[in-house]
Amino acid sequence: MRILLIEDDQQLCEALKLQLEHAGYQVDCVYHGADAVYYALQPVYDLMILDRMLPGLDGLSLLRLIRENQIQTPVLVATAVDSVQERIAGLDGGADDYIGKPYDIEELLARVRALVRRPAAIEPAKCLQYKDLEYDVQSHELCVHGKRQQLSRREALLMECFMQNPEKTLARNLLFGRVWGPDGLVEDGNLDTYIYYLRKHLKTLHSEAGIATVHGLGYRLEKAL
Amino acid sequence: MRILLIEDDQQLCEALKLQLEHAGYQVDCVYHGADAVYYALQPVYDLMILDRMLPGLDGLSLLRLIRENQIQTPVLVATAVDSVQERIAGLDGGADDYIGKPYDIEELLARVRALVRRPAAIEPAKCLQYKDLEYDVQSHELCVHGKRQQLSRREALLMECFMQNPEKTLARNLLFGRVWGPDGLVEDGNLDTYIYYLRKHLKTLHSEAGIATVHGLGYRLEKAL
DNA sequence: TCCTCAATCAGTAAAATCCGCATCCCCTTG
DNA sequence: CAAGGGGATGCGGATTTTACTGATTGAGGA
Repeated sequence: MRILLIEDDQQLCEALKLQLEHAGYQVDCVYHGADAVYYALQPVYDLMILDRMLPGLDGLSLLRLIRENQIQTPVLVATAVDSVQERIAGLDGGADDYIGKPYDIEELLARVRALVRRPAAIEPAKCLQYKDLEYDVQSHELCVHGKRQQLSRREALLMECFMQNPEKTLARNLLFGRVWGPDGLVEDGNLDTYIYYLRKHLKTLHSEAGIATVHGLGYRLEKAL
Repeated sequence: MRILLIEDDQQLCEALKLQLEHAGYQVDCVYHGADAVYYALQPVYDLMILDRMLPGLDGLSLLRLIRENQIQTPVLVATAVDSVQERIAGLDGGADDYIGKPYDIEELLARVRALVRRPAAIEPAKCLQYKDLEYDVQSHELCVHGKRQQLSRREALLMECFMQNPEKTLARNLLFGRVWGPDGLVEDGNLDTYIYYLRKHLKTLHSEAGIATVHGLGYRLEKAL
């Protein structure tokens, strides 16, 4: 369990860190708004404890930023700014809990436990589909009727192009640019090789889908003959 | 959104119900411990608001009962019994939030919003499981068919990632971030070493589970060959 | 028919990973 | 405060996987 502690009072922060570490958590401390932004956007934490008053950046702005960047980590706002209005603003701003200073350390720990015991979903698997073919963008995995095939990096980049544009003719240049970058310095013929690899995989998996050649232009993902 | 309101003060309960309904929730009220048990065990609610003081049944006992019956609905305890000790007992008893009376109705609504906007909390997951493998997050202990293996700190952090996301491919840098922190200044290759350690442990324990390599991406916990 | 583009595939270069070892660091113990 | 031990780290050779090249064969279009 890894917790990010965002608190400008360095002394308090260290003390709190000790307490949390004693309770068995990994704790990272940051003291400034600028650092906070960087760390908070790392998708590695199970919980963030956020001070409302940060030099350089308002806590709520940071919270909003975090949520806008699809970081779903639970956030506990712990702060001296503690009117009912502020609590409401904090909770509606995306906080999962709000506790006013001064607080009892044991209560804080209890609230941390309550927040942390939910499942930590790391990321939803994005999956593209065409016919009987499924392709998981995250894990580079191709799947037909439960049979699976792991793709290498290049194969995966190429397959992603096709799955995002099924039944569309994709020019060789376009594909090449997407897989090897705009200034790829490898032989153009390499693309053929990877088309070949993908076709082999599709055949092995007995997929309905296949890659058709459009002579002089490029390729297209479509229903195989 | 359906909310169960458990509150012995009938007048307060009705008032609260009105407020919640005005905010767009479906609300069911119960006034007695006996009714509360029946309703709380229906797995149809998105949130329960629970008074600590119930005639016939203590709120915390009810909470325990709810959790023992695998009801994972978020619970907000709202009560006049409001010392730090009580809060801690409530939160550790399975509550997701705890607010003392008298409270501001707007704050209550804000806390309700915060609770319902995320997936339900679960029983404190003392033990994660996958196949024949059990992992105790607290004690860093791995267990297969009664055979035990104590993990070191780094091993434990790594194993926790896998057990929380079994059969998901986890990227190298994700794992690295969770084990060594976002700015870990150690050699990246260390991750290999710890994967190696975990594999050795899994083999020693003769577990069905194994860690597969996803070349160029990362690793995945899955059934061993 | 001739010419161009594509398909296939083997062989090699490069990269990522595995895995053991030596060292360092820190905590505990005597 | 020195010794011992476990864990953490860095290194590097062996191994596996992927990436790339180029030669050969096949298919289309003018």
